[in-house]
This record gives sequence, structure tokens and C-alpha cells, in this order.
Amino acid sequence: MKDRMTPAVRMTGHTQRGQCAKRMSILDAAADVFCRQGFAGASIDEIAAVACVSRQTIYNHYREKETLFVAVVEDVMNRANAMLFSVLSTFPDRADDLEDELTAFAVRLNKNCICNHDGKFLRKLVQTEGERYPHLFESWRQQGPGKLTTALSALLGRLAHKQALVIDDFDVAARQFVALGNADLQMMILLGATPTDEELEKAARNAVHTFLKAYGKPEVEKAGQPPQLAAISG
Amino acid sequence: MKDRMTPAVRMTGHTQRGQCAKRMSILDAAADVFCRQGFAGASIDEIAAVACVSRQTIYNHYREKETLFVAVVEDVMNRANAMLFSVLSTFPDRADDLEDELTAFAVRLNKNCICNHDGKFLRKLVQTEGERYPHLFESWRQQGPGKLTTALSALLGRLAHKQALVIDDFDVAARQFVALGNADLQMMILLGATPTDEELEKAARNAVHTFLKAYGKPEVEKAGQPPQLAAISG
DNA sequence: GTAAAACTAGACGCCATTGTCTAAAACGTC
DNA sequence: GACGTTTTAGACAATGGCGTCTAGTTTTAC
Repeated sequence: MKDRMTPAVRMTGHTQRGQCAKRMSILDAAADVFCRQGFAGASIDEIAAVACVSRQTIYNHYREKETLFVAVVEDVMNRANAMLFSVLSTFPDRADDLEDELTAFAVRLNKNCICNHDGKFLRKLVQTEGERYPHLFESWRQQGPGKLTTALSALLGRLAHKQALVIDDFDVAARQFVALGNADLQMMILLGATPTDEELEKAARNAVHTFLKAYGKPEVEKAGQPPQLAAISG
Repeated sequence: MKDRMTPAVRMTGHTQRGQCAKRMSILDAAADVFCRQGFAGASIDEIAAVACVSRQTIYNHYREKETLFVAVVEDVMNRANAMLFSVLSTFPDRADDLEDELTAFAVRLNKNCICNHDGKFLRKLVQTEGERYPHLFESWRQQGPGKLTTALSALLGRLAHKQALVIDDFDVAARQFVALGNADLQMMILLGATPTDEELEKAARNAVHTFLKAYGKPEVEKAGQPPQLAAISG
């Protein structure tokens, strides 16, 4: 009756089919309400209502509001991280159709990691509560977007090694790839709106086009489609 | 005694040296507290304490918390807009030393419009309360960063007309210029940290370097891919 | 089927905050 | 120096949220 709320159980033991469902329902509802109202503005009652759960149940699982908040952030962070690495694993490996491949990758990255629910939640919460919970978001910083540019840097390095790109500083290029990918979506990202597939496609195409003008291989630029001419291509 | 709080007076009339000082002190304190705690988390008492003012004085000037919040947002928006256009007026006009000029401009833009107090405040508040006060932030969207890319687009067009740049879509290029300028600062921007002058300088240099690789005039570019030189510099 | 565990609904005390009110003090102006 | 305005400090009720408790119901396990 007192050690009921061990948060690490989730996938083990015996009595967690109903329990687990409740827990996830609470986490989802809490993420929703925290995201909309912020930590201070969110009320346990509203979370309970959204989760279709008694308020007491929340207090049974998560001792207090702050515990719930931490659990929510960790949950969303884990999901977001898994998705991020899943998307990163689809980074193009060969130089064929590089522009199209990179564009498709940028679309996946934006759609599944940056413009989705979890991305919005994390961005918003890091900004609003990051100063209040430094340890929590330190791990986000080191495992989330930090890992993103690190991993992207390595992947770009692979392409450069294969002579498909010409890059002097891989970290900078990685950050710029991400930044360019978001350039056209900044407003929507800030307001939390969800871009349409067309907008995603167009933003990615603009981004990759410019990225390749800056980092694309100058000489071999074949006639496949030099739409706007790389820097010195004939 | 009852029509004491007309908010439009500020610069006219007779009895507002002390009043005006109080008002500004309250606005500054409220901006600080709202920015740190959000609307729901901010308490009038804390704002009063920071402003070194009685709580009742706040209620005298701004009828209720929401009125104060709206006034703060408008105040910060006006300041930020003035600063933005002041910085935009320093956009380089000639093709000489384009890389250095653009870099210095990017530094000014980041330092005075994006990484400063007002920028942080607006970004944070737009994201947290934008959905709750759509009309307020609609004007921000149309007068702030919206105007930024519009204006930048025109300025880039001027340079392109002078054959210093090769740009097909000015709006896209403007958004990408801003995005590249922020690429290296994303993390700090999100956490609300203030970059040092060296970081600002380096970020701007990386951004402009890549921007010119993509949009710089191609002609004199020699085959060996000059590592640090601008595209059109000797 | 039974017992233990989990869930529900509601009441409760507590505390922080909002917004009002009042009486006294400080201020500025003539 | 007197008067009107502004500011102050504190008391005040009202509200709402947090976290606890209890009693009753449902679900789960064996």
C-alpha cells in the first residue's frame, strides 16, 4: 500500500495490464495539459479529467505534481529519442540521387522529430521550465538535439568521405542542415502549428537545395538535375 | 479618483514624471517575472516586489493581471520592433567586403534582436501563451519576424540587383539567412542563455560563409575550393 | 469464489493568489 | 504651508489548487 508507485516497473512483474494502461493514459493526458498550460497552469484535476481517471489514482502512481511532471518529461524524452535515432538510421548512405534522398530525410526529420507532438512538447517545456529543472533538461540537451547534431555530423562525414560532399567543419554543417530544414517552418514551429505535407516537402527541398549549393561536390555535379547551378558547375 | 488608470496617457498631460517612472518600473518588473514564471506562475506580489512598488499601485495602473500582461507584451513588442528596424537599417548596401559586412550585420541582428532580453521574452511568451492570446501575437507575427524576413528579402534583392548575390527566391534566402545565423546558437537560444561576443562572432561568420557559398557570386571562384575566402573575394 | 489490490468519488484542511478596501503617509504644485 | 493626487501597507473575502483521507466499488489473481 505504500510501495505502489515504483516507476521503473512498467514492463515487468505481474499486475500491470490495467495499471500500465492507467499509467500511460495519465502520462499522455499530463503531457497534453502540461504542454498547453505549463507546469504552474496545469491542474491535477484537469489531467485526471483528460485521462478519464480519478484524481486519487494520479496521486497513487505519482506522489505529487512534480513527480508526475518529471515522469512525463522522461517519458516523452525517451519516445522522442527513439524516434530520432530511428529517423537518423535512414540517413542516405550513397551519393546517388543525393538531393532527393537528403530531401526525403529532411522531411522525415522535421515531420517525426521536430514538428510532432513530442517535439513541440519538449521545445516548449525546455524553454519554460528548463531553468527550474536544470538536471532534467541537461539530459535532454545531451541526449536529444545534442546527439542529433553529433550523429548528423558523423553521417555527413560519411558522405564527405565518399566524395559526395565537400565539408570543412562537420559539426557546423550538421547544425546548418538542421537550421536550414527549419528555416521555412520557424513560424509554425513557434506557434506550435503542424505543417502540411506540402509545406514539409517544400521546406525540405529549399533547405537541401541551398545546403548542396554550399556543400555539394562542385565538379561531378552531373546533368541529373542542376536546377539552379551549383557554385561553379558549367 | 476613479478614472485614474487611463493607459494611453504616458507621454502627455501634467502629472506623470513619477507616474511614468512607476509605470515603466512595473512594466519592466512584470516582463521579468512573466518571462521567468509564465503568466500563470507569475504572482502580482512578486512583480510588485521586483518593481519596488506596492501591490495596490499595480492594480491602480492596470486593472487586473491580464491587463498588465497585455500591456507588457505590447511594450516589449514596440521596443523590439524599434530595435529590429534600427538594425535592419544597417544592412550593407554595397558589394565591398560583403562577407565582413554581412557578418557584422548578422552579429548585430542576433545580439540586439534575437538573443537579447526582449527577444527571449517574446519567443518564450509567444510559445507559451500564443494560443491563449491569439490576437496579441498575431500582431507580433505580422509586425515582428514576419516583417524581418520581408524586409531582409528586399535588402537581399538590392544586393542581388547590384550583382553581389545570385538569388532565385528572395524570401527563401531571407529565411535561410536568419536560420543560418541562428544555427550555432539554437541551444543557447532555447535555454535562454546569452552568448558571448566570441560566440556571436563565430556563429555569424559560419552562417555568412555558408550563405555566400550558396548565394555568392560565382564568377572568380577558382577551382581549388578556397577554404576560408568568400566566393568573390580576390 | 474469495481476498487483495486498484480505482473512484467526494469531503476536507491548507495554502497561495487575486482583487478590493481603508486609513495613513509621501509627493508635487501652487 | 495647504491641498489634491498618488502611493503604501495591511487587512479582508473569495477562489482555486494541492495533497490527504475515507468509504465504497471495481478489477485482478489465485
